[in-house]
Amino acid sequence: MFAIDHSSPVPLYEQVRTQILSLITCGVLKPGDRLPSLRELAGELSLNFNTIKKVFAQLEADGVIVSRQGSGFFVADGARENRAVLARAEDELLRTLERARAAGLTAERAEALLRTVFGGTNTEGK
Amino acid sequence: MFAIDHSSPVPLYEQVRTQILSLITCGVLKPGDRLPSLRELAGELSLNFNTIKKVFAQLEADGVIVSRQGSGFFVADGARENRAVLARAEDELLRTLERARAAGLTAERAEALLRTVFGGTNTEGK
Amino acid sequence: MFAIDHSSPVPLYEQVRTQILSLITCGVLKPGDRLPSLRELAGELSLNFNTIKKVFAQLEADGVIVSRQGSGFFVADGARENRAVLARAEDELLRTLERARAAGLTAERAEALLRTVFGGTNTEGK
Amino acid sequence: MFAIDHSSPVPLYEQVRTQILSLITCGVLKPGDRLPSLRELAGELSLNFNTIKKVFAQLEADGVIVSRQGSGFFVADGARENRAVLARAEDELLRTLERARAAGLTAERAEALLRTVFGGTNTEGK
DNA sequence: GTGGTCTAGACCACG
DNA sequence: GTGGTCTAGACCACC
Repeated sequence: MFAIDHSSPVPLYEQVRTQILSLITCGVLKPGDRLPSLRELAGELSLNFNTIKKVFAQLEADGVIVSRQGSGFFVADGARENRAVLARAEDELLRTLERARAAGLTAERAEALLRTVFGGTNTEGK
Repeated sequence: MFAIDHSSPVPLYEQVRTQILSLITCGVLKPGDRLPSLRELAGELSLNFNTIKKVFAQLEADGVIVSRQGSGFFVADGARENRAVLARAEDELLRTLERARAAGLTAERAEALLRTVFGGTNTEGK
Repeated sequence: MFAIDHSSPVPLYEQVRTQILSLITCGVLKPGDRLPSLRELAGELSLNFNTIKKVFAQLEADGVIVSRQGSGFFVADGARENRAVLARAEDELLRTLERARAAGLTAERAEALLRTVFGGTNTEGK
Repeated sequence: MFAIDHSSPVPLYEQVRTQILSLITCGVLKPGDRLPSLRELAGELSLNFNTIKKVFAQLEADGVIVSRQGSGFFVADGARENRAVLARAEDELLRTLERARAAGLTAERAEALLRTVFGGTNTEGK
């Protein structure tokens, strides 16, 4: 279900957060669905309880999930349509693109990377 | 000459490094040109001396600039063709793209952002 | 009859307890009246049996209701005059007010909110 | 500078957060000012590093302060005018007021509490 | 069982 | 020195 890379420079809690967000935006997790418990997920991923807690706390602050004392975390209503996280992600992408261009990245190479990430839906197929 | 963003998650030394490389790939700085002194640049950018020192040390390790004892740093021959940096920039872009996709970014929107950054010069010539 | 908010930071048992007390202080439930059974109420509110059990246990400890083995819970004599709960509610209000003031809430705005909740019946008669 | 109550039901990080917010809204801490370092504050208050870290992380998420790697935390521009935290505080106050009223709190008593928190600026003095 | 708070201490990256 | 991440484990409140 999750692929955690301990040798990556990306913080573990970022990796988990990204993958949970992905499951929600892809529709695998739907509003109202219950997420695995903190301790459960921590055990499965061999991560610390607090690391998972941090992930869930951030997702809750973003309004993507809600906690219910004693029963668990649940996907929030309208989680998929949540614009706050998308807006932040776009902003970050923009700044990264600008830095990459400054470093000498060409438009062609950038598009190639984009296709890598977004799968086979390339611009030539249309 | 430089735009430093203190609130960015990108390390200051990375921002400076990227922008110096940009000046080289754009041809503003040519092989043999002398770069400003460490203290000069640190003063202009209101950054710590050690931060600039780190930048120059990395650029020298990458073979992009060379130091000459007592006279300063100079752009190395063949600096424009150096690809070490580009690889790192691409890696960062990839990770950011993955996070943005997880947050719900569509391929279309991503392309739009890409065109924004790289100007109207899209690969189809339109 | 009851409005339960799962996303509230207020414990579910507190919400139920508060609303039962409200019904008593408002006179809807009078001394001697029988309350719904534990399982009945738990079913109606879609809450856990234990949650309701805890509510009734506290209300009984506060002297607001009394249990009669085999026949259920009944509103106690003099329940309306019981002040144990009020004290707790006031304490919570105080802490919330302090936090709101720290966040920049002005006295005027606080009064406006107060009037919103308590209707137009302001102390000055206006 | 800070008064921490270990026996209070209010989480320590909430107490610290409230008091820092208070210092900002009162103008003691102004935009651009540097806050004490995490370890410094933790030492002064005899609290754990992580507890303070949590406080600062929340304040940063709220846009009230910004972190600069290696140099510390600083009060953000426009921190005093930040509406997100105020809006959240007002919302919480409203819900607490409603619950208090349901528990039997009178308007007069509520106003008395309000005056307690907001000091001598009572409604009769004007 | 669930989430929530707090401590203690190690280790890394940045300035 | 600074902030940032992660682990380990204790203890509490809620359902």
